[in-house]
Amino acid sequence: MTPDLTRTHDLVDRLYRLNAAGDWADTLNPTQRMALAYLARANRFSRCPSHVAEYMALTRGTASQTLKALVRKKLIRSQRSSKDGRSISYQVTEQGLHVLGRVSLVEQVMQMMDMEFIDTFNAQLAVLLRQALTLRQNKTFGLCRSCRHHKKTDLGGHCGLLNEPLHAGEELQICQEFAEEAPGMDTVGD
Amino acid sequence: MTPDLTRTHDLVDRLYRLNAAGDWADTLNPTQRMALAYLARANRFSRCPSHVAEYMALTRGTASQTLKALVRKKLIRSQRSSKDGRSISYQVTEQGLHVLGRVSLVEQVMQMMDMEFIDTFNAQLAVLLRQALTLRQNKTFGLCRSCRHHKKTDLGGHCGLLNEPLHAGEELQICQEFAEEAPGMDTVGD
DNA sequence: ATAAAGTAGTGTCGAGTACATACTATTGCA
DNA sequence: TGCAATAGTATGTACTCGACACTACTTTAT
Repeated sequence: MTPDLTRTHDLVDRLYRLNAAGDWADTLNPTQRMALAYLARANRFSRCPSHVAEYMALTRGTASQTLKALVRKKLIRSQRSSKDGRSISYQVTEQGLHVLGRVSLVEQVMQMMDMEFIDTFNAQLAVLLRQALTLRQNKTFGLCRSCRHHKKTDLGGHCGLLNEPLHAGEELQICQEFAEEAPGMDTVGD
Repeated sequence: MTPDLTRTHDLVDRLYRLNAAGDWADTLNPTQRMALAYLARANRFSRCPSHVAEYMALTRGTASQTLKALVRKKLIRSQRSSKDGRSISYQVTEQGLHVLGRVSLVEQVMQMMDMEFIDTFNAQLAVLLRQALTLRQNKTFGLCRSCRHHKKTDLGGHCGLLNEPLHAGEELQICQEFAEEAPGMDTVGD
């Protein structure tokens, strides 16, 4: 393996771990914090344990346990689906939103960078993540707005796949069903 | 928090986790694999539990346990220091080197990129990591060769800090005592 | 020199967590 | 109706954390 590629791997690992080491505040762990953050940004079709598992590359069992831990801590609430008797959806509570207010180390560091750096770096990360997701045959997730099934209407929009109207603001949330507008775009949902 | 900065955090998390999810092969876990990889690249002054803990942003207890697990799996060997009765150093075994041969997901993805992308991306990651390490007041680690204390001699080199001669090849290993040549450089050890 | 105080390196322990696996319940389709 | 696929969960093993304990070295004060 070329040293440069190993170096990328090493740098990503170190940056993640350094960032995650600061996550143990507030009686949360890095996994729980990320799951909470995901739920806060996901639309109502994308807040089930299996979606969290897919997004975070966890097993469904771990996702299930993680969400139960968040419920115990009163940071999210569960709600059974009326349409599918197997399905459970979660929503973030006020307390949960409050915990998410904390500024992470990565965010602190990015604040020091100029706009151009941020843009190009995010774009590069997105390219790599997209390739990795494709290799592993994972779903990409992405914003409703830039999805193939999104149709703009007078009131917020409409999802052509689920055939559901969208409420105001929902087009800016993450959807688990996200599909690219045109094949071959190099973004990850945004 | 600006969405762009949160997005960076999210992308780093997802890339790490996707990569780490593939690490559970070979009866190793992501932490153990990274510790093993570190030991394989660290010089003989930098292979103690506390150094692993610092490099990986783990607690010392976890580093201790992780190394013991690697010893049980016969991927590393321990050796007490003759100079310091408290200190223990580890070295990677043949089996350990063999396990490290596996190509990670990140490495696979980076292989698809051109040289320029790899260089600039690594450089950007290094800038961010360096800032993060500074903020957390962690050591930066880095290659002996580009260290302030490194002195080139006829045979391999010499470390001015530890006042020890260096064997051939050691100047390309990671040192826990690494200090930048001139303050303000934007690399992380190389 | 010797003792006392402080620091550093490592290890141990209990609680909570991540994995793999196996299981139940529900759904959708032939 | 029957049967495979899907959603979620329980369990056992191994692991990570924080807190604490222990030993070895270093510094400072007798």
